[in-house]
Amino acid sequence: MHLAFLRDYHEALVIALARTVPTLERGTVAEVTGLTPQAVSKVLARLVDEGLLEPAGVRRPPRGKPAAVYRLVPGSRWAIGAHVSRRALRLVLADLAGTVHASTATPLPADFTPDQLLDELASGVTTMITEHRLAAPELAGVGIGMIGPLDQSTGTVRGAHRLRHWRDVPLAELAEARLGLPVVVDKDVTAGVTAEAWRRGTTFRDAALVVVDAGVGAGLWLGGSAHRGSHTNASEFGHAVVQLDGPLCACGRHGCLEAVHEQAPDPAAAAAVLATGVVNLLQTLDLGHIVLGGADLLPHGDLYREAVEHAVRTQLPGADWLTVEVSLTSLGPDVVAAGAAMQVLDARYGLPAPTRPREPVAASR
Amino acid sequence: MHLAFLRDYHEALVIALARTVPTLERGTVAEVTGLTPQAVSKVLARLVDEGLLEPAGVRRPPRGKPAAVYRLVPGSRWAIGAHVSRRALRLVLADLAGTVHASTATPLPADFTPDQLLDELASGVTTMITEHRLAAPELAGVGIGMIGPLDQSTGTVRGAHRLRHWRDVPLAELAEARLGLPVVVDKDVTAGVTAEAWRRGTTFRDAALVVVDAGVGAGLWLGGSAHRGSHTNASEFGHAVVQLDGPLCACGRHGCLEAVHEQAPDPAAAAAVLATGVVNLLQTLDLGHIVLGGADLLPHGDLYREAVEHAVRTQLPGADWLTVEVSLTSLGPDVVAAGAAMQVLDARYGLPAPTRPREPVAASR
DNA sequence: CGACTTTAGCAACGCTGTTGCGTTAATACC
DNA sequence: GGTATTAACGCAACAGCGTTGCTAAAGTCG
Repeated sequence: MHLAFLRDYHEALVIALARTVPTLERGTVAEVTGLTPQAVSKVLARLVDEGLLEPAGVRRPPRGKPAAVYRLVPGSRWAIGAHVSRRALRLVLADLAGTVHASTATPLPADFTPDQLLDELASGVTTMITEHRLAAPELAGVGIGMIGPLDQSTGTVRGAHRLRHWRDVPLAELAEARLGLPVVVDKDVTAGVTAEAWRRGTTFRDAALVVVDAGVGAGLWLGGSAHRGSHTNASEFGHAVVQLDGPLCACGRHGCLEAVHEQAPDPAAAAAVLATGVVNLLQTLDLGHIVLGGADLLPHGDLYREAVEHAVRTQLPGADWLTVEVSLTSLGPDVVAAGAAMQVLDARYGLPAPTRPREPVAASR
Repeated sequence: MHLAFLRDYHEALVIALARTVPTLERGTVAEVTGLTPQAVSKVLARLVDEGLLEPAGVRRPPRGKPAAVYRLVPGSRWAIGAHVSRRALRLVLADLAGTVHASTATPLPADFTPDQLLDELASGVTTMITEHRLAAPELAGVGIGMIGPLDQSTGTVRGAHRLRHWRDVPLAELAEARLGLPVVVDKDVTAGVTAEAWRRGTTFRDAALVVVDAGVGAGLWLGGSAHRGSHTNASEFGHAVVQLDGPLCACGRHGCLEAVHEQAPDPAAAAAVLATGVVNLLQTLDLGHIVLGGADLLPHGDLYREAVEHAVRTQLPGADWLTVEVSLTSLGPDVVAAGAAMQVLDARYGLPAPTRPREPVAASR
């Protein structure tokens, strides 16, 4: 970890702040980051130089010299996000502020192959690039939110559920070669929760995006970053058992949340089941935010939201201090694709993680 | 975040490494940390100066100049850990390597008050200090693993379960005043998982310590640090519902893991219930390690371990790559107290977290 | 117009890790 | 036994980060 880490870290800190507040100035940034105003001046100058920030006039205090005001230039950087579901490919164009500027959806062939996906992806991305006149430096890359299981660190799909042609496919590598752009791959729901986090800022520290879309999953955002687990296999929340002697699930267990939810007689009952699952999640993880989404949930969005809110009020014991904010995703069907795009931006302009020690080397003798 | 952050971070990195390998030398540290050998020399010199490391001879390579070898001085720093349960106070003395050097247990009065606990704590700590001749600089402080709910950041107990005299007690503050030492307070199971993490090193990235002790809880270690949630209320894993129409639990819900576990006809059935709960946790969080502990589990330790291992093999779908290591805690009944001690050491000698932005200030106008 | 307040910015500085290069202590070769 | 080779060490100069000290600028207030 060099000195450059400090520089990048502080730049990322300012960018993160600029995403969540309309305008910035030296004094407030210094207060929030703990840096001295002088250091903030240098950081702001560097960011203006890179085109990420721009001056936005001055604020005139009751007395004293006017303060220089800055704001983010959302259009200075872009990323394209893709959501690969079993039925369709959805593409969005997102800017540095996390705003979605374009969104397309194209159907995919049943049981599509990697090549079929790459063809569709390449044509969609090319169209988007030409339509919006994106050039290399502003376009940070392409993110893909994909059906798991997969290995996020290498971008390899281990074997997407119910897709036969996807055993150990190095998707990130293939897409990079095809598109000539940096590509990151992640599980759909994990990408989705990144979109929520990127847009909401630092108050969104521990949260889940609960998705119902031909299955139930929960993308997790814990301690201020995406939680993927030891094998990028976290978020299989739908396969937690809520009824020990319940109906057989496709996964082989009995009474998985997903199976019980699916067999509920009506949407209200289904919502109640899901709500209980959400309270389980809260008991285990103590989240501050629950965001709901997914193609099979949003049509009954308010019903689900109210069921979860009700369960949180009645099933979570005691505690006025145990506040949980329940909401529907503001990005609708674009969450996953938008989140994939924001993961690209996050990798480049988000808070860098300090180097952690690698596998300890065996003791020398 | 100053330059001092880098210094502390790299020192902590080396200490963390020194905990997990018997000996260190410049070259290997450089490789693991990514620093240049020259920088490592400076770090090692500082640590030797502080007494945390000591030279341990030389390694003679096949050819060339012998390499200087260093090792941790475990006895250079100490911390005392306390485990407050409903029945007893357990104290341990732990060194920098995470080794427990002394352990005592004293019963606590039924429904004890804060004052009663502080009396017992003060006398126990004083005894331990005099018996082991600990002085201020080596003794880093006292950690307390406590029944929740509580607020870890301020060390305030919000209202310990089934203890009537514990509403909004600033335990850390009171204990600091009483003992004249730094005090950190955390939930029992979260402290416990810290002990496991501190002893196992960096391969222990995503894990849970599942505890059965008059209730079921799971201390979580996610992404290399303790997961406490938005209100220090994570780990209430025992109150996740596994049987929607199950027996009424003390918490008011039906079919909580804890209630179903408790009503199991025999230990084997109880272990099977817990095992299913553990698989739920794995599905949701994708952990690499499950550690089992607690006064009501360890008497049937192997039974529980085998039940969990069996459930992991049979209920977790597919996947040779989805490896989970299941084990019993090597610290036995001392886990929580030892973990509390290690949280003190971790606060002082563990990896510091970079400053995160505070609550964004409202936009200036 | 001068005192005061608030913000901005130049310049020197301290401390971090890095780079360059010479030194040291061992083995291998002739 | 002398010389080359190897591997590790360490001094000294350096680059770049944020900090400190101080001066300047641009307003309001009396």
